[in-house]
Amino acid sequence: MTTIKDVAKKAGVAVSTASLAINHSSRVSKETAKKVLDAAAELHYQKNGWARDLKMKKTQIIGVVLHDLSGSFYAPIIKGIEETLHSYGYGLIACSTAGENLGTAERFLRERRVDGVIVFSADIKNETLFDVCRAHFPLVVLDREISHANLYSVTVDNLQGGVLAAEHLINHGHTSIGYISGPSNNWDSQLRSKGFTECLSQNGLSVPSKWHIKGDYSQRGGYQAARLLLQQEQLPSGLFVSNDQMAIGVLEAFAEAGVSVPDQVSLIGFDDIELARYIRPSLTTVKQPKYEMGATAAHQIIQHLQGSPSKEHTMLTTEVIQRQSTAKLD
Amino acid sequence: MTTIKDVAKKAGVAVSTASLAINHSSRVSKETAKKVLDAAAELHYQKNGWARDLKMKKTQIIGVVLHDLSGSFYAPIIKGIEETLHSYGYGLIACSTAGENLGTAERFLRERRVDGVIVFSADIKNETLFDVCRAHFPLVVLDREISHANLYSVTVDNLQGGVLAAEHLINHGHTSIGYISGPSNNWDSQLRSKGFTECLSQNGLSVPSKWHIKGDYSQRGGYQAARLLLQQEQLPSGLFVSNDQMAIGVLEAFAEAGVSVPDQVSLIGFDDIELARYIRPSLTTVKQPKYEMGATAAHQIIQHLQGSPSKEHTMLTTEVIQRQSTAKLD
DNA sequence: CTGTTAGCGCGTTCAT
DNA sequence: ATGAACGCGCTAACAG
Repeated sequence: MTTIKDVAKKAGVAVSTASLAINHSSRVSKETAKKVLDAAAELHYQKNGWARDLKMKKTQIIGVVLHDLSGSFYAPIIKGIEETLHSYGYGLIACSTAGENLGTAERFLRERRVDGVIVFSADIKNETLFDVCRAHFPLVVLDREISHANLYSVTVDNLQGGVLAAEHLINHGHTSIGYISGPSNNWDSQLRSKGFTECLSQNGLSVPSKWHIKGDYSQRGGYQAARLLLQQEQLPSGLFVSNDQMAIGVLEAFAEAGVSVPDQVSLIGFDDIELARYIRPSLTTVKQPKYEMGATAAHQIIQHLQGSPSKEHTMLTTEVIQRQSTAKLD
Repeated sequence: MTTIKDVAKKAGVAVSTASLAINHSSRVSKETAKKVLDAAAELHYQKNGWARDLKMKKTQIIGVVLHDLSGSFYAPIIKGIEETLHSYGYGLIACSTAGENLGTAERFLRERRVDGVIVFSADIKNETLFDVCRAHFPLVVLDREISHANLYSVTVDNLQGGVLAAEHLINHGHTSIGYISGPSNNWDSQLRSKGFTECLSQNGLSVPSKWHIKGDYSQRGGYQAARLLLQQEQLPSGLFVSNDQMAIGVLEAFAEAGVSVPDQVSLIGFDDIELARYIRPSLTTVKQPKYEMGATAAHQIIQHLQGSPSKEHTMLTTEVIQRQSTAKLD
């Protein structure tokens, strides 16, 4: 390991001078600077980030903790975070919590390797968050309602999303309505349910229990839920599936069973993942503003870092993206 | 910022004792350990990773530099890397080079914030790689042929992949063959072309220039290339599109023009991205072993770190995944 | 079992 | 314009 000491020696100057030269300070003469830079190049000198960070107490890097680095759902969120951070001169590094592997993520949160962290993973418990958040170390949590000092949160109005799904089916003339819900211990899922069923009942409608199946947010779960639905004597004409991943499984099961979407049943999903556009029939869905979520989170981190106050909680709205999988009932 | 010093003072012990206690050394008595841990909890003490790394000269973390953190193409690769690293007790952090934003990536490479780096991004130039690779800092480059001390590479046999694509079309009875190639300055793309055209000519076939369109590996580029193809009087019966992203664009353009796949033209792509299974018609394609690429890269890094030698270059093979977009010509 | 001391590599006073 | 000395927070050698 060649250090700045070696460079200084080779250039025949003091360490401090070498440091100044390498960091392009104007306080050093052109000639000495050149000498130092040449020596550095010759010795293949590379700064030691650890030492630098320790001294400077900042990195200009924000950490992002995701459940799954490779999930397509996260893509637009990351993009939103990245572009925003970049515009402020910050970089981003990401790690995942998949596979019970909390090690790296917790080290991010606890050991202050970055200037702040954005968390989007249910694997990190609230207590952990409370435990690690400190002054001068901003934390933004996505998709979770939580309140604490130095802790910001960005959520999506899942309740309103559920309402939109119900309204969409109602406006398309559907009165026999089915529902494949998400995991009941899931916060998002509960709110989507609440919005959906309440809006239905305000319109004098409800989901009969034979048409209400519980799913697990996975594609496979959606497939299985649809199989259950298909065993009923009759199918609803409108169906809300509480996330797109499951909706894709439902579409598969329906295709296998020869049930035509949207002719026999109109299907509306939730999330608007990338696949929703490409699957056939393409999927009508309640869109989460993913890019915006990322951008908002990044803004909050930066504002905190720059000492300007910012709202502790931000809630974003959803909208329906009409595609092929829903149609008017005549 | 509360440091280990504060904890030691509060617990009434020396800093070193506090350190031992916090790191669960057996060399410290139960009582003192409890005193220290209690003090730490009370003061909300969190280790400072920067200082620790500086001292330990290692992090047990591997960095991954990707062109695009949110590209679905990378998903299985990351998974392969992650699972392998995890099995060795290493963690992973990732950053991207998208948007001309090399800052973070270069800092990873230069400033030794991690124990080793896996690079999968054409944005990082060879010279940079040569410049930053040093002893005890293993670098693995994916999808690039490169040779240097402390530098490992993992590639996919694109040449063979091109051959497979040609063979597939030939075996399905196609003799009028079109080709939408990738960017000509791209190394992968060149090899795919070479394998494809050479195999064709060995079978007495070739791609007439009217049916050879150059694309740019983007979906939009594929769409445009297909429009160009559609302007010809006649369409080939078999078409090789040199990546799936473009193939999806081609499928769109064909669907718009009422050209049926595979009845009128058989289409084979390259990569086997996730979407290939879901799009309709589903896409026959030459699969890159992405998970394996990631796993191999991770193994090489770890082996180097553990002092065991390993092959400097590994080349993986491709295979054809038959789906709906190609059919036998009768 | 515990305290003292040293130093990791860097950036930054404060002198000269 | 340049150099000597210091300290960031931590771990590890060596004493006691």
